[in-house]
Amino acid sequence: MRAQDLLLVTLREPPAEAEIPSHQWLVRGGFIRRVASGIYAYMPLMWRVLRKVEAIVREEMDAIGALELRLPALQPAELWRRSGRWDTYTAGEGIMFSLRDRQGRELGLGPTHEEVVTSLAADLIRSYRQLPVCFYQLQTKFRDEIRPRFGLMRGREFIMKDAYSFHADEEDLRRYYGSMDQAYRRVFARCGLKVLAVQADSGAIGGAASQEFMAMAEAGEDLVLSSADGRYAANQERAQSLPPPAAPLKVTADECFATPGQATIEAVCAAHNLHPTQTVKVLLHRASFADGPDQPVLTVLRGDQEVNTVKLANVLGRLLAERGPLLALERLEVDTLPAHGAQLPVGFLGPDLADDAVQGTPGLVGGFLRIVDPTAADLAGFVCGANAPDQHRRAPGWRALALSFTRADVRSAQPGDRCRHDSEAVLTATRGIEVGHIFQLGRKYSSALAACFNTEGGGTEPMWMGCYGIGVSRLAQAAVEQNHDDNGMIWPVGIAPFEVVITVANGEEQEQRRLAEGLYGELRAAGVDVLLDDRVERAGVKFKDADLLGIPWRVVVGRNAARGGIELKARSAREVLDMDAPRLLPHLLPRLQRQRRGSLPETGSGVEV
RNA sequence: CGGGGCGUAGCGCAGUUUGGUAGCGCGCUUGCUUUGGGAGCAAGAUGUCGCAGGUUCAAAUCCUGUCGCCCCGACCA
Repeated sequence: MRAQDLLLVTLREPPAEAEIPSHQWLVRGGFIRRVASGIYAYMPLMWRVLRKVEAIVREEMDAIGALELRLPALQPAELWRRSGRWDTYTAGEGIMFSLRDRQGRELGLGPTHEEVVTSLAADLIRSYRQLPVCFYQLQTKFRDEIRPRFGLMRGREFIMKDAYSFHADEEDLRRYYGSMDQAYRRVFARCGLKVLAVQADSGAIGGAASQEFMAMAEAGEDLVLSSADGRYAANQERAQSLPPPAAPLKVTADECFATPGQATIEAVCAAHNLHPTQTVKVLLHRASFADGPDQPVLTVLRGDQEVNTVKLANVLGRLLAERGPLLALERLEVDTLPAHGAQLPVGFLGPDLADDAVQGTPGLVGGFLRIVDPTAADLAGFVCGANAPDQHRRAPGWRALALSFTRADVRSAQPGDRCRHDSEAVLTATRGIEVGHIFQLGRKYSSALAACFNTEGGGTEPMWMGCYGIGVSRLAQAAVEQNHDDNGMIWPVGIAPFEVVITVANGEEQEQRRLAEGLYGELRAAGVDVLLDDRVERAGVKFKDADLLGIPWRVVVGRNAARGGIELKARSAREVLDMDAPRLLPHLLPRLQRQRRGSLPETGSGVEV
């Protein structure tokens, strides 16, 4: 490709719309253009990158026997009603774009494809002899995100590789999940990404085990907690840890005491010489389900702990499974709730807050579902709110409250917490960009959509399923987030828009032009992805653009051209290597071949599993 | 959804407080000179000031509505 023909439009200043480096550089380099919030055009340079990522993904998926197909983005609501996800995905905070066609039929734009693929599998697969099978596709996904952000990082339309596997038993699902894990590691290595595999919450997809692949970066939206020994890493949504030990509190009598204006744990502790671990806090939530009115929820944690709403939502979904899927979980606006005709004593609530405290609130029916985290449940004596303004209570234990609670881990693990696998090890926090996620789904979808097969023994059973995603467009931007400097992007060779750029320093010099054209032909003949910068621009402009675009190798044909001399420079390095033109190929080719593998080790070629 | 900010030339911005009919830098076009890290000089082109109403002799500026974009938050008890 010649730069003359590339319609290269680069910007000198960072665009106002972009916050993080990768977004700024992609816009400045002319890789992407915003069309609407969270919706981007992939310009020719970006499209080259995306096609390279897709090619790597294809090779690795094909290598583990997955079958590529293409499923529709436009999907009938009926299919989603059968899996029970239409309401969760369209109502409330739902992320599915939905519409009606001219006949009034409801349709959705696919945010994911479990329903479609499972119904196809149900049609096609009759016998255990056909299993296992894995389908995958590279496709545009649509998600009506609450807040699209950071360019391609969280878009409303984006490219995703999704794969779905079907198995006769759980053992085979586990085996295939393992080979998918390995395939993912190879994909990310070949793309030149530094990725950490972490335990993850399954979220709205559901299922048992799940693992996320995090590209480590400051701009990441996820918090990862990991131990230095490499034995534990998890998304904070999912992470478990040992809480700090509580300071013992001896409570001899069950009594209330005055805490005027002390509506926070901090204030109570300061005024009465207490430690936050000697107190408990009470949180009120409203849980909305597909069936029936909203459920009030009262959650108790030790005073120094934070609630993890993902864990809490999972617990509620399990405890109230008969109410249908959990649509929303939000904090109750306590200030507006009536309590016995007056307002609730905010800041002075106790675990034994009466069931009728929130009655009369629109949409809320029934008494509290009371949940207590082990950090609070294990306290012998503690201080809590007395359910009266400016009053707290010393409680000599849970028996004094005479109420039953469901005990469940709903606390958020924090950096600095000790690890469960080794109480000497401590969790540290890093930020990550979720570029891949693999799930063992189990039989949730196959049961709902009657995707069954005949077993060897003659019975009929729902298939075991796994699903596996890679955010292709997000991955490409994450690569920039991990690889850039003050002058622009530094693409890993495996996914760079071009591997080499030949910069003609002065296009009016015949020797330079002739030599550059010769090298251009040689490199192309050798299978190198090369850009010839033959534009009528000054050398400085071309150097700046080459750096901005992040092409990993730069060959300069300039002042030494007359005697056949050129320069070679790696985008990531400072040094410039002078050499004679004929030496370029023998020098560069072996290096390129190595770099095309990314960080994939020489031995572990992408075939065996 | 709540809070904050912003829409003025292709890009980045000033001008809005105090109303007087639109400007700067970069980019773009033409010419000359220059030619290894975003060149210099000269001459030029480019705007329904997001949109729609209203107030006024007069609106980018004031008022009302509306659309769009960005950021923060969805916490504490």
